Amino acid sequence: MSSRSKYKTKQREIMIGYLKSVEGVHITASDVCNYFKEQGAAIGQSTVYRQLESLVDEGLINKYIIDANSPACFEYIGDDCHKDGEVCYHCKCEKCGKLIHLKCDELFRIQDHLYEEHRFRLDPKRTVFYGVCEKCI
Amino acid sequence: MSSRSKYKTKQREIMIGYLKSVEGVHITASDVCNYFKEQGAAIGQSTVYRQLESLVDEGLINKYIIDANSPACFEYIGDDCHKDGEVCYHCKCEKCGKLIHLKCDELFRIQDHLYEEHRFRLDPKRTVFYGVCEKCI
DNA sequence: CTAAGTGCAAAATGTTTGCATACTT
DNA sequence: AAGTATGCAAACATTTTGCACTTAG
Repeated sequence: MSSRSKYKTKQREIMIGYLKSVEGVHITASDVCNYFKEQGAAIGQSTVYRQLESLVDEGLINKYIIDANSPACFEYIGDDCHKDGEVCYHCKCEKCGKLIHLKCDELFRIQDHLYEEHRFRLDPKRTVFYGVCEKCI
Repeated sequence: MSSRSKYKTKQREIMIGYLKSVEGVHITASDVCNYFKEQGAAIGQSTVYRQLESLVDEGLINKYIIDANSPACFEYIGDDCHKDGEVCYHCKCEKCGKLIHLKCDELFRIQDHLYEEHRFRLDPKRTVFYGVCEKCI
């Protein structure tokens, strides 16, 4: 259910390069598969899914579940986000799709709260706040 | 894609009764099916899905999409209670997959905070906190 | 050499759909 | 009678898994 890559493989590098190159755009697993095909590079879809999961775990990309029956979307987060191990929270606008990065003490507090009161260790990398942004309200 | 029931059928009434009787609990489509089976009343799962969709449309129940491959959850809202999205929050364990439902003031506060400080209107229906639960830590 | 990643095909999952039948109004 | 809901089974789409093979360290 949770994994991180340890080896640097060709497939992984291509995927990261691709995701970076379309920063800000939402990519599905099959988009990635198609990209590989266009490149002439064959790749198993299981590899795509497994790498995407790792990348989410590593905090390099975010995963968005839009609807039960649409494929999940992935989006490159950027390196600045996790400089010196700093975490940041992400808010996703349901209307315009904008991704907002927040480094906010108040939000860090909920991490403590969830642990203190509910014994739940929050994973900020995986967690996305959905809602409506300033412009779209 | 969007529908409302026009007829009052036996199945519909049973479903509403059931959902009401477990107010506050999260129910999946298959929970509903099982309930019908226990009652000795057979029911097609398509009916369950169709009625659930209608009920969501009518605003009688809420639908929560937790994860791409977990079943959607439904919850009776009630005719009265509607303190602006004061629904409940969801924590999902990345290891065992357990879903935890929280109605917690501290968490409601982040909703205010996000709005006051960041002009972001959080949608608790869509937002899921990912992390590790008590047992799996 | 060992641990990890890959690719294929098959399975699993949750949900939707086509269609004949039955029920509501 | 007309319009709507039901139930079944089959179809769907996405994601996961088992296993033999390959590759990175």
